[in-house]
Formats: sequence, structure tokens, C-alpha cells
Amino acid sequence: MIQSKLLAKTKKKVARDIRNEGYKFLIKGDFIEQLASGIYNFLPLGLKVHKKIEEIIREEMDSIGAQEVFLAALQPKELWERTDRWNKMSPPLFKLRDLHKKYFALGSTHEEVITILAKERIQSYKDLPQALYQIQTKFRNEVRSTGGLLRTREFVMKDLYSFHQTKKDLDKYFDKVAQSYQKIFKRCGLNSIRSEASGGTISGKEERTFEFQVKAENGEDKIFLCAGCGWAVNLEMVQGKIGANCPKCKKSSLKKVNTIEIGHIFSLGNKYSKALGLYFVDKQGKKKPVIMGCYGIGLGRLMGAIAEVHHDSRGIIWSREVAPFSLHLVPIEISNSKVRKTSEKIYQDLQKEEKEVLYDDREDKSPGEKLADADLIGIPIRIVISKRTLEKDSVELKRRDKKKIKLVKTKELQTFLKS
RNA sequence: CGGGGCAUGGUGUAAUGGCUAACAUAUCCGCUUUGGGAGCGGACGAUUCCCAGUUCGAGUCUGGGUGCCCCGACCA
Repeated sequence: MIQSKLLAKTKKKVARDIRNEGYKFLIKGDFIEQLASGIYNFLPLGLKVHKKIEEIIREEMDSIGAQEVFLAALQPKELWERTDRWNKMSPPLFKLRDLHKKYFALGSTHEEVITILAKERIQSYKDLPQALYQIQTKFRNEVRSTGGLLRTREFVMKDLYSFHQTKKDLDKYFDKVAQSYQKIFKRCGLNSIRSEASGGTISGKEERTFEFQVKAENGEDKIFLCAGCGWAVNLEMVQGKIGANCPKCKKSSLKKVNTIEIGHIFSLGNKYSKALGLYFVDKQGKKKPVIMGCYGIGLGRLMGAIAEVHHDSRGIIWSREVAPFSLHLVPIEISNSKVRKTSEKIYQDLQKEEKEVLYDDREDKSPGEKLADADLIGIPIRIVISKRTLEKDSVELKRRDKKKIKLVKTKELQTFLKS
């Protein structure tokens, strides 16, 4: 991509009421822009990151045998009344009426829709287990949006639903998903903590659920974490146990940690299958409700969390798998013909290797501004070419997350990048 | 939903109730410059969120509305 054509106007200043650092850089770098409170547009850079995250999630979901579907966002009122959630859902549903005055909800989650979809296709124990997921826009009528992308009213979510004969089989899959989640977050550059939580309006309070949390100074969640064994629990589950010993390992004490919730997995039991009539016939010919689980990751929030965790004073530091580009090619003084020729040659060569390169071909930007933009956008590897480096037949390589600068012979650049 | 704050060129900010609403930045033109947001000159750009009111006079004061931010409550 040629940077002069990239739709990204980086900003030097943002409104002072933006406190959240990661969010500030997403705005400054022109990854996203706000349309209304809790509602965001994604610009080319932001969308690229979002898509990278989406692809990681899709790969991991496919690898645990889940099939992708795409469900309706407009959902009839009656469906929500059958599970008694039309009025009880929290945060509230966005509700609207069609031309015939019929009520609909904009989907904030899809237990109802997926359950009746499954009902048509799961009747026997032979049809089980099954796992379906989608990556789709959700709408939530939040009372208050916060932290940029961290809590929005419209966002893309990956929601996975699993269907089982028995609680035991669900538990097995539950663990599999939990592992898959840790892997997803790892690939996104985050160390996630699995924390015990409560289900609220999704699973019912009696079912146990896990949240996946990432440590962040200004995260809005709080968990108690055991420094010894890594066991964790949400603040809401246990009040006033700071300093108490971990109930699991009994050795270390629990410490209160601020976190951002980046994923949540629920055991649903038979709540939805009973309410909506999803039953199967077992080997003995007995009719039983299907046991369900559901598992969610908010993609925008995950992106916001990454920015929140990985940045320095100059901008975001994207990890390799989620970065909008893998290489940032930055010529200094591109009006110099030798600099230009070499840069363009390198750009072409790298593209042939299917490297995702952002080439800063802008002539009217000073070196300072180009370098500042590079730090802000946060592509993992920066390649600087200038008269100075070309005197040594070299280009300069710098990792965004490191201080060290390395000179590499122009001819050896490609082999060097492979290693 | 309770409490608080804010609203001024594209963006960020300034302006005792008083003259033509100021500055920075961005953008455009010219010259110059090229390793950490360069310099000089010029240009473009605002119904000061909306509606009432007080006043000789309102960006500024009062009332109402709308929007945004923060704290709390709530929360996948």
C-alpha cells in the first residue's frame, strides 16, 4: 500500500477528555472515528487490524470443529418473549417496529435464534454434539459506553454455541473452547487470565461461567488473582477477600487486579433448549433437552484491549499477527533519486513475496513527521532508507518494540527478513 | 437511570457582558529545507450546538432542548 493514498489522517492532538491511552492512539492514528457515543467507524488501518483478529478467531474456531453460520440481526419479539428476555435483557435490547407495526429486536446475542435453528436440524443423539459460530454485528443499548472500543453499543462479536447430549460432554467441549480462547488471545499478543464469573441474563446465575481477562491499569473490571497458581475470580463473586489465601492452592494470597474482559464463556444447561423446545432422542429412545454452551469474544473490544496493553508514549505496538501491515518502508528524502529508486525496488520486491508493506512515498512530509507517524501506527518492523544508509549500501531495520537499530545490506534485506 | 462537567473554523484551544471572535495545527499556493512532527511569505476556512429570554449590547448571563465526556448504578 502506498501511504500517500492511504485514507489515514493522523492527528497531532485529540480532545482532552480522551484519557484512555490506547483509545487515544487509535484516534490519533486514524484507525477509528466516533460517529456517536459508543458507535464507531473503522477506517482502512483499523479495519485491517480488525480483519486480522477476525481471521485468527475464525482459524481457531474451525480448528475445534465449529461451523460458521451467519444469523439474522433483526429478531422478532415473540422469540425473545419465549425466553422471557424481551423485557429482562440487560443491557436492554434495541427495539424497533416494521411497517406493519410488528416489533423486532436488533440482536444483542443469539441464543434464541440459534436454538430454533438447531431445533430443525438436531433431533437424535446422532446429530450431537454440534458447534456453530458466527462473526457478526451486535447491538446493545448500553446505558453508558466507555473507553472507546472497550464498551460500545454496536460491535462485531464472535459467538459460538455448542450442543450436547450430556453435561459431561459439554464440560469437555467447554475446556476445549477455553484452551482455544487462550490461544486466540496469545496470537493477539495478550496473556489472558481465566476468571470465574457469574452469568447474568445469558445463562442464569446458577450456571458457572468463565471470563477471560487481561491485566490493564485502567480496565473497568476487577478480579482477585492468585499469584501462586494463577486461579482467579471476579470481584462480584467474592466480596472482601483481599489478602485471603487462594481457595485452590491454599498457599499464596489473592491480589486485586484491574482488568479488561476480552471473552466470556457460559454453560447454558437446558435453559434455552427447554424454553424453545430443542430436544433430542437418546439411544434408549428417551426424549431429553439438549445441553448447550455459548462462548463470546467482542472483536472491537479485543482490538481496544490490545492497544491499551501494547503501546508506549509514541503510539501502538501491534504484535505481528494483528498488525495492519507487516513492514513499514520509510524513505527519508524521497526526492533524492537514488533513495527513491532503491525504495521502489525494495517495495516491488517485497510485494512479490506477498509481504504486506506500507510504503511511505509521501514527498511533502518531513523526516520527523514520517518517523512519528510510523511509531504511531505501530507496524512491527520499520525499514528506513536514506542517503546516509545508502552510502553503506544498506537500509536500516528497527522493530517497533525494540530500541536497537540494525543496518542491513540492501542486497541481503530479503534473506534477512525471512530469518 | 442518579450525580458532575463540557459544547467556539476540519482538529486542538483562547477571548472582564463591549470594536472586525484570537492563536496553534491541518489544508492549498510559492520559495527554501530533508534523520524525530523544519523555516519564511501568502490563501482558504465560524450563523460561537439549537430555541427562547435578560440587556443599549450576549461566545460570555438566565431558562429549556440536544449532543459528548467523567463518576456511580447496571452489565455479554
